[in-house]
Amino acid sequence: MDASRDTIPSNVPGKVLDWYDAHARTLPWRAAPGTPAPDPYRVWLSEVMLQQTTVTAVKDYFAKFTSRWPGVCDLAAASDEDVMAAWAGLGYYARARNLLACAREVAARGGIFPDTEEGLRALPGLGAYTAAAVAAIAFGRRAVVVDANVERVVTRLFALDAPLPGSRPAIRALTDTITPDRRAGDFAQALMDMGATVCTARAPRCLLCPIAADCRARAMGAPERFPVKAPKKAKPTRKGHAFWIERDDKVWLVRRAGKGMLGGMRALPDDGWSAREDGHGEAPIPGHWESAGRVGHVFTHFSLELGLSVHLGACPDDPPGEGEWWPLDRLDDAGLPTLFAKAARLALAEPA
DNA sequence: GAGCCGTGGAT
DNA sequence: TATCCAAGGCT
Repeated sequence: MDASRDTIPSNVPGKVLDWYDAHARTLPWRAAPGTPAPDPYRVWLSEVMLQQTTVTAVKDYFAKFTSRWPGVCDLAAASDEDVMAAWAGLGYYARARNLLACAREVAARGGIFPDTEEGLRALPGLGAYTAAAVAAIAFGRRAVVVDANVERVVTRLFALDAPLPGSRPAIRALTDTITPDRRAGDFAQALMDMGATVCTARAPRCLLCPIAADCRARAMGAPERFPVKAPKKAKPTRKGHAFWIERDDKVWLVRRAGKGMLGGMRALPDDGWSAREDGHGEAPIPGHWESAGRVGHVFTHFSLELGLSVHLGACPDDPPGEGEWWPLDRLDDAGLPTLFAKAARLALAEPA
């Protein structure tokens, strides 16, 4: 048997791992190639934060969380309010709710994460991707890790032209064929680094790619054509109002319902706008209202034009419903999601 | 399967 | 400026 036959012409996993050993990015939650795996808590926390979120955006939040809650039991003991406020601005707030639920489940197990993909997959907030990533990166398991970077690298490598999202099972099967038995965690991180820095969505840097010679999309001369995606729907525009009620250097804040848009987050009272309908425009209390202008914000599946109305001074009774008077000099600690942080800046006449 | 769920950076 | 896009999960 000619042993070299297996390494010629491809040996894709070997080339990818060699590239990783030389070019891996240094990241706060990552062990250097060849060094012991980092704390599963840190791997899990980073993976949840990184869901649909860029490395740049995550770094400060990761530092803040690990400094304030060094271990999973510390996080599990935190209040919902503190965790949601700490997550404010990072987006996809269901992740924060699931993060805390997961931490409490793990704490109830003695602070030990399950060390198998299947066990991890059963925890809140861990889907197919995150369970595979944590199993591979933190526990050295062989797992097939597929995120958007891997989808791009693999569809190009094999010139798979079936459109996403229907092609996901095929992409997973192809990724399985190139995933090594050893160092599956490094391999996954290597493909993600390659996707982020070399095999980019637009203008890929094929000259820097360790598997360019194996890439069928490059051979076709059109790597940027992959992955093929189904056309997306147009975003509707919604209109609504938010209300700034100020008294004695405090502002009236409410907490949004636990599920749905910005669920569980502090907010300004609004007029009932939602992802599906415009607001009715009526203020929560009678009185003199003045317009502070409007802010725009683009969410995943709609755009919002939010008019902001301000009510100052006399307000003998609390507005109806649950809420709290929040000191203006501590507004930064309220944990307002970005839309309402913009509105607050407008109300306080601070330039955005 | 398809809709819902944030945000900011890159082009 | 408009569009695309990102280390997805849940229902």
